Formats: sequence, structure tokens, C-alpha cells
Amino acid sequence: MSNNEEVAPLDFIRQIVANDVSEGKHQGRVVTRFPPEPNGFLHIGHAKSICLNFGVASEYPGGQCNLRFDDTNPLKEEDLYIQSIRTDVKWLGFDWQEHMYYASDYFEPLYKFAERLIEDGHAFVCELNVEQMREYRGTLTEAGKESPWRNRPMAESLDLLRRMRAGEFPEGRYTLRAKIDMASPNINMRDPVIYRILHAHHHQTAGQWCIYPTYDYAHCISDALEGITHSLCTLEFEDHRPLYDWILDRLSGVLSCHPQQIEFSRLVLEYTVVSKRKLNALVRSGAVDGWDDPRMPTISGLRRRGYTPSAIREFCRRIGISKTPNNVELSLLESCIRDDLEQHAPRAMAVLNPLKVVITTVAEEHCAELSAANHPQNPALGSRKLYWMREIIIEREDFAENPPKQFKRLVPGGEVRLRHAYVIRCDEVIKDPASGEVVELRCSHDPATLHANPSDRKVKGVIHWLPLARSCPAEIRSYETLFNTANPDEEWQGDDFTRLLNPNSLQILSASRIEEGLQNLPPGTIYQFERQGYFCVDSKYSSPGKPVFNRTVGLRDSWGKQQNKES
RNA sequence: UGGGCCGUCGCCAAGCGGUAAGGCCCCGGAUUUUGAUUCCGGUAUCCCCAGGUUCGAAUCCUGGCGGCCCAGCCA
Repeated sequence: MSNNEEVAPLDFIRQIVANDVSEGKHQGRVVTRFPPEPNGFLHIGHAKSICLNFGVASEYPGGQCNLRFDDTNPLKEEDLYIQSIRTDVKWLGFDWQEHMYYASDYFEPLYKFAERLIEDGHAFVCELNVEQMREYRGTLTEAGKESPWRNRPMAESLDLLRRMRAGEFPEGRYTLRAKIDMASPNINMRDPVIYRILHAHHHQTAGQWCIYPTYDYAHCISDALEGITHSLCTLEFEDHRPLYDWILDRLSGVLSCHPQQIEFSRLVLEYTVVSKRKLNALVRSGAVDGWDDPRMPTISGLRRRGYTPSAIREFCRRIGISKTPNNVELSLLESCIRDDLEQHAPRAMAVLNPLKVVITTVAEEHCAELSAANHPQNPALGSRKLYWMREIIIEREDFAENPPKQFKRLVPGGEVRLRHAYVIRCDEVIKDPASGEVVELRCSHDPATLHANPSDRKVKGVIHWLPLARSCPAEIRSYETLFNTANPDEEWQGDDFTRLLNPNSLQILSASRIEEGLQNLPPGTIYQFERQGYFCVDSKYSSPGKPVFNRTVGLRDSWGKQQNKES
């Protein structure tokens, strides 16, 4: 180990954990949990939490991270989401081993503890309805009023709770509330509801229960029952920590563990929304093609787009963990996937928008094999054959009759190199007489330039190409951001988000052509199409012989940037 | 004059009283059969502001200012 190796600084949570371990707190154990509610698909914000929780646990011998479904609201949850969450966490590269749990696993002990809270005078059954409870709660600046049921005899509350469980009452008739302080400046402490009646089928417990614990009540106890040492959550739960601690303190006689809740700031990514409600609205409205639409910031969307687990993990590492607002630019995410794919993606050529070129110096039936390396820096990725023929295609935008300054591609009378092949000169431009559109180029090639540069002149540009007869059609889907504003979350009002949508977020190029060897690739296969970007075989629309590629991300484009600046 | 939290480069983020790490972005330049990659070099005399303590403050104290979260029987 070299002594000049930089040691990455620990974030504030890892500092706390390291400190606790060195002090022997929790017998030196580190147990965390990732606790999603199964009411939607996981997104990039969850990835941050997953990387933190599983990451911290993995950094200690015997460290453990549980996957726990926080399933206390049967109205919003579905088994479908449980499956997708498991898939996504695994795909990201994390392993909960045998530690997969449900908050609903604890419904029985949770209920027992509730009876105990009543017995100890810490909870009561309330008859206020929703509107009344809101009135009694007070406001941010005024204290609340105590419920008239607050001091009902303990035996009566106990009886009522048992009958609530037995299903004797309709929804909303009664609630169980913690007896804390209606004058607390922290609204969460104003006698919060901890059980409500819900005559609903639960995806795990079916019809077993008709009363369900609330998040605040269930979460802390679930943590304690699992022996969690550090309960990591986002900043909006900071105000709930006093309640978390209050409940565990009342139950300290029966619970031997009191986890420490620590909050960090949630991720906000430019040009996206990261709220299940809003993602759901996008899906329902048909603005996107499902939760896994490649424009979605969901894990499944990123996967379909071509993002790799390691790129997402690297992104989470780079954004860090802190309590300051984590407003991250898209360029950071893009740089993570480029860094990964630059090393690992084999190269190939694709012509997105073809322009026919006839090489007049090549005979009609001529077909010569050329060899092209699959990666310029990594010979281990091997090489493939290319075919040199009379009729080829190039990218339309690689030819210009009236080139802008600094244009290094093909111009009338000018030369350019064809990648992995020869230098060609444009001798003639053929246009459609009616429209004036360039329909074909006639070029001659210099046979001395296959693996050598001409000694008498300098050829600056290199463009990609394909032999027309030995290329295949492909559909290429190119994406821009889903929203036309960097802060769609802020500008999102009510349910009208359509004005925020970028009309160009999906462009389908159906006249594109690819190397013939790319015709039958399995879904998810990633290539770099040289000079263009990284592309991935779509898992939904691609079929053998009819490939569909998603553009994961473009290559850095200093030329395009320069053009934009000048226009 | 409700409570909680946060303010270090355009965006993240180290820093924990000894004189501003790093990444992304950006700008130069070199190499290049991807205008990619790689490689060099540049970019905060200053840490929200104002006072104070100290030999010394982004770090401590006081007072301001700005931002975020909370009034679901959601999580």
C-alpha cells in the first residue's frame, strides 16, 4: 500500500458510524436497512439511499443491511412493486442475503405494544373525525387543543382498540393516538395517530387485519425489532425524530434496541422529477411509455436506457452525503456513464441519417475485407471485418456544400478519411433537380491511404461510414431530457405538467443503418457508435432482425458546442 | 417573537482554530484514423453578511440575512 494514496474523506454519517463502532456502541455492530414502501418503482433518489445503506454496512465486518418493505398502507401498495424493487436492488449490485422483511411481519408485536402503551397511559382511543382532528391540531403558530377523549379510562381505550381490531367499527370511527403534547411546537408530537381502521386487503397479510399502524409508529419499532443500529433517512423526517425516540423510550422495557435516526438530504436531479406521485402521473398520463421508459429517472428506466449499475453507484459516490440541498447537474450523471462505457463498450459504426456515396474508383463487384479494432485502447475486445465496396453511406451532416468555419468533414473537392478505411475526395455532388436536395456524392479514393497517411498533404477529418449492401436497417431512438426546464419539480403545479414537457424528448430515427454484425444482439447489449455516442439494444421494442437501439448518452461534443456558441 | 434544518467556486463536496482537497462543468494547449479517449495547464486572497474572541477563524461567540421542511387517520 502506497503512503501517498489519497484517502477519501468520510461523509458525516460514516463519521458517526465509525465513531460509534470505535466506541463499542451497539457492541460494535453495524446494521442498516433500506425501507421502501412498495407503492412505486425505485428511482435514482432511492439509488442514493441504497448505496448509502448497503454501502455503510459493507464497510464493516459483519455489517448487515436489511431490505424492509414499509407496507403499512395497503391502500397504496402492490405486490408488483415488491417484485420490481427486489429486481432493482439486486441489479444495482446489492445483496440483503436472508434479511428481507416486511413491516407487516411485525403487525402482531406492533399491536401488542400498542396495548401496552394504552396500559401505561401513553395512548388513547380517539373519536375525532378527520376534520375535527385537523381543527384540534392547531396551526404552526398556535397550540392545539386536547381531544375530549384524551383522558378516557385506560380500560375503555383498551376495549375499544380490541374491538377496532375485531372489525366492529367502520373506517374513520376511531383512531389510536399517542398521548404526548398538544402544545408542542413540533406538530408531529401533538398526539399523533398511530393506528387507523382500514377495511382493506393487504398484499401480505390479506384479510388478517382491519387496523393498520402508521409510519411513525411502525418504523421505529420495526427498526428496533431488527436490531438496526443506524436508521438513515432523508431530511424531511428530521421533525419525526423526536417521535421516533419518544415511542422507543416508552417501550424501552420491552425493546432492547434503540436505533439512532440520522437524516441526510435527498437527491434533486436537474431536468427530472423524483417523486413517486409525479412519476406516477407521467406514467398514467401516457407522457411516457411506462415506468421503464428510457427517459424516466427510475432504475428500470435507466437500465433500459443503457446505464450500468456501476455507473449509478459511481454517481452516488460522487454526489456525496450531506445535509445541504443535493441539487445535482445532469452532466455529472452523464459523465459517470461515459467513464464506464468508454472503457467497456465495443465500438461499431452506425449511420443515423444516411447519404449515399459512390466510390467511382472502386469496381462494381468489388468487395474487400478490412479489419477494424473493436476498441482503440483495449485490444482484448478484438476486431471485426468491414467491407470495402463501391456504394457506401455516410452521415448526412458529415457533408457540407457550404461548410462553416473549421469544418473538418467532407466538402466538394475536399478530402476526408473514412474511419478504418481510405481517404476519399468528393468529386461530384448530385442533387435532386426538383428539391435541390443532395442525394448522392461521387468520390474517388486514394488506395495508398489504408493504414497510412499521405505524405504530401494533411487530411484532417475522419468520418464514419457503412457499405450500403452490407449494412442493416435499424431504428434508433435518441433522447433529450423529458422536461424543458431544469427544475420541473418546482414548476410543477397541480396536475398540469404538460407545459413542462420537452416535445423533443424522444426522436425516432427509422432510416438508420448499422453494421451487419449488429443485427441480432440480445437486449441490453451496449455499443459505442463511433463519433456519436453509446447505444443499447432496447429490451421492449427490439426483435431479432429488427433491432431498436436507445441512445444512452452522446459522446462529448466540442464541435457541436462550438457551433452552438457561434449561432 | 411556532419548531426543525441548511448556507465553502456555475453544480456537488472536503475542511472539525494554524492560514481553501477533490469531482462535474468551463477555458487554454499537446497527442489522436472517433472534433471521443488520454495528457498537461488554468479557474474561490476567499468560505451568506456584520461585529467580537484569538498571535491566528471557513472553523469559536453574538447579531443579522437568505433558503428548505412540517398543520395526512401518506411514507
